[in-house]
Amino acid sequence: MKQFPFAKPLMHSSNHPDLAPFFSFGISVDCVVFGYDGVDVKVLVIERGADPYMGYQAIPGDLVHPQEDAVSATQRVLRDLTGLENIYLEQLYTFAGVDRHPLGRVATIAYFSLLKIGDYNPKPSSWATDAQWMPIQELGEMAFDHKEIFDAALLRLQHRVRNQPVGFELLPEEFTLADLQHLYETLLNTQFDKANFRKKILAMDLLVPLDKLQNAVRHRPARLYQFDAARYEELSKRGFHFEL
Amino acid sequence: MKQFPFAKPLMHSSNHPDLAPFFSFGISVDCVVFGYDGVDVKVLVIERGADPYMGYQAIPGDLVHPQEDAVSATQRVLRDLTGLENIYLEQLYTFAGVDRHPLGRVATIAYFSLLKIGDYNPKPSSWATDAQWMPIQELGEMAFDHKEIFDAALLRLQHRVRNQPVGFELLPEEFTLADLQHLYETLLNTQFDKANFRKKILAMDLLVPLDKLQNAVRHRPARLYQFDAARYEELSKRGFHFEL
DNA sequence: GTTGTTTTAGTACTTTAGACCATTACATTC
DNA sequence: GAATGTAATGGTCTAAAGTACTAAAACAAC
Repeated sequence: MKQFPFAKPLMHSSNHPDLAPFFSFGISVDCVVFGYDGVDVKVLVIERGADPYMGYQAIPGDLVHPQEDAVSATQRVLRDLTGLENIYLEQLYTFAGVDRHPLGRVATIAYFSLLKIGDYNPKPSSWATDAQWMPIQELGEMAFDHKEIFDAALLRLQHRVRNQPVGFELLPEEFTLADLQHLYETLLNTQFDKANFRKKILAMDLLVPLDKLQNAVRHRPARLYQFDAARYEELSKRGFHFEL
Repeated sequence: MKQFPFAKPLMHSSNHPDLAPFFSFGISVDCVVFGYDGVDVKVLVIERGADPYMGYQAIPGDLVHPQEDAVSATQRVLRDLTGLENIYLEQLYTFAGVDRHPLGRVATIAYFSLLKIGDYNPKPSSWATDAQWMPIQELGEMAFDHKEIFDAALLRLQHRVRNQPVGFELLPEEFTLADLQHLYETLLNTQFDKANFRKKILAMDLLVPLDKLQNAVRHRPARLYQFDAARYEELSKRGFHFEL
């Protein structure tokens, strides 16, 4: 009963022809990149220049190199695509269907990433020329199973943003409470009472009020705040749990 | 700048020698199987019979076959290991470090699974002879990065059990409220007030009280209940959210 | 009948969420 | 300098939920 090759004595695959067929997979990473421009939540998509799915929108990604781990591969893709490093990155789900890719057997590890859209460098590499920000409502059909991946990413983000202070990753360093509230409202597709939202957020003691105000607005300028990541770490250790 | 082979025109990997090195990965699945015997939360571990990590405990798993998707592979492992089908299964995380396995480059898709320990068939296949239930506190070192996988699975389970009614997957079909409470208490390492726990659970209207009582107890027998999965589906559609 | 535990039905207190209101502050525009 | 528009601030009130605790009735086993 030769059902579990992997549980049996091990040698390197290259010395073990029986195992060769098991080492024929490609692994890719795909990363759903979210941004927020003050009005819409957007996602970074590329347009495919070749078949299959020529002209379709796709989530940026690439094959993982043989000597590269998955997170590094994703960071590489993100760096080449956006010019940015050290942005929020979270593993989402691995899609490993048999026929999901015509190139061969490719399992993709999907990630999603949050970045400050203002930091985005539109042309850090030749590859990114056809990358563009799309409002998430306007996404249509996508290449491969990328729509499915996007849907999973959005669901995850909506959940994550309620339970961890990751919304700030999408805002500029300095933002007003109205900015924050509007982000949450568009992302979660709900409405919050302004006064209650203020109270709740400020009560968490995660924001440092700056001695700065909005400018170039034609009404009383709102105060600018900054997220205090160190403070959050502190509070987390003491059992604090971010909610809503 | 040939950095993104995958974004370029596609042909099958077997006709494209440049891509061959990218199709050299093995993919495995590993599944953390949880059970509950009325006292302890346990996990099903196998003892490795060969190097590396001979004698160490490991999480059951296997290489994914070239024509098999990951969920099917996991179900196959579980069937061979436990004799069971249709048990709760959730993808956990994919571990894709470069050197996590001496056999070659293997990425593992980790799952976790919940089953009614009484349904477990101890010897459905030759492979499972050295499988055993271990209380989760007694796990020591494990093979490969399996301890890390287990830790992630436990954290996920503790989270999942609070937000979705999956605890019932670990209990027999018919159980008492005290059984349920004790499961939650051991799993989450907390204590609940008995009266309040009853009220909260019953108020959800997810349990059907049976006309049956415990037997073979030397005190007043408790009523048996059954989880109503269909009812949960119903309520979920209407926006109900299980909590605690 | 005694024992041990479940079941059931409470009470009381505290906390949180949610809806709502009113006043003051202040840059811009007229 | 007044009007305008929105932010900031500090509330109130109510409903709902969580927490802690009490007490009595039910019932199998001994």
